[in-house]
Amino acid sequence: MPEGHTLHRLARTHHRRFVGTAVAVSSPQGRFATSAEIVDGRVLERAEAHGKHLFHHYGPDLVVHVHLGLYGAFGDVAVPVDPPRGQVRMRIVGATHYADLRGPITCELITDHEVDVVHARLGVDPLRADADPDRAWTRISRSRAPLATLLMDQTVIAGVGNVYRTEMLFRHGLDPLLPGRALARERWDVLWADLVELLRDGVRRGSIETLRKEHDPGLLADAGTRRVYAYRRTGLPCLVCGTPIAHDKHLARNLFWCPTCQPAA
DNA sequence: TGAGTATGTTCAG
DNA sequence: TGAACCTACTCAT
Repeated sequence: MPEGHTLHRLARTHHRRFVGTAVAVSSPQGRFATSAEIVDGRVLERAEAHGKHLFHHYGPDLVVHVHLGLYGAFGDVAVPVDPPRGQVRMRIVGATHYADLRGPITCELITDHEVDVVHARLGVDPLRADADPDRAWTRISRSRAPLATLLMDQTVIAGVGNVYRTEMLFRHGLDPLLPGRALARERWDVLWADLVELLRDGVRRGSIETLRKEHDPGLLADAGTRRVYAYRRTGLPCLVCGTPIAHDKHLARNLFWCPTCQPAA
């Protein structure tokens, strides 16, 4: 379930598992084989995430750049290693654990400059210490585009995907089609603070759970395993007001909202 | 066995 | 705007 929290959690895990020791890197599937040979046996110096991008720094101009796309995933298993199952693009083996990477949209060896280019293209990441919310506000407050578009625009805010977008808009009672420039500054400040908190919580849990405490108890019976308000709950009663959750396509992505809790202005 | 689905991104038309 | 792509899993036939 790769949104920003997933990548930051991976960076943290990989730091713990692999940083500071020599790792064995391979590509059982073959598509990353040439690059894997170059970093194989080197010491991983740093693991870092920006939005949905993950970087493994092995030294000057030796950075593995990973983007999971829609269904990429990393494993985290204790040694000894098993034979690879399925399509394993990259395998990293450390002293105690190994990680298999499957189905990424990107897995490539790049230079420090190319890393800079990726960083420069991305917007502020609420999970990074250097995040400056004013940069995102500048874009949003000047834009005619709807909030549904802006929140998922990786050049505005890096790391928010469809689940966080859906749930943020719900939690703040915002119409997904409200233009960015119609959002009051005070509401943005609250939204940003909540986003930081929600993403941090996602990193801790390893999953996205967005229900406020007061809505949690009834959830067990009602919302199934997914602890969210609107995402993929089309037609089910809103956990707050009972109105059926609405669904539409917005820029080729699924959009879910409660017409009562998130009324059009 | 095959269809359908997915939290993402890029490219062609 | 739609298709393509990377993969695994669920459900129907």
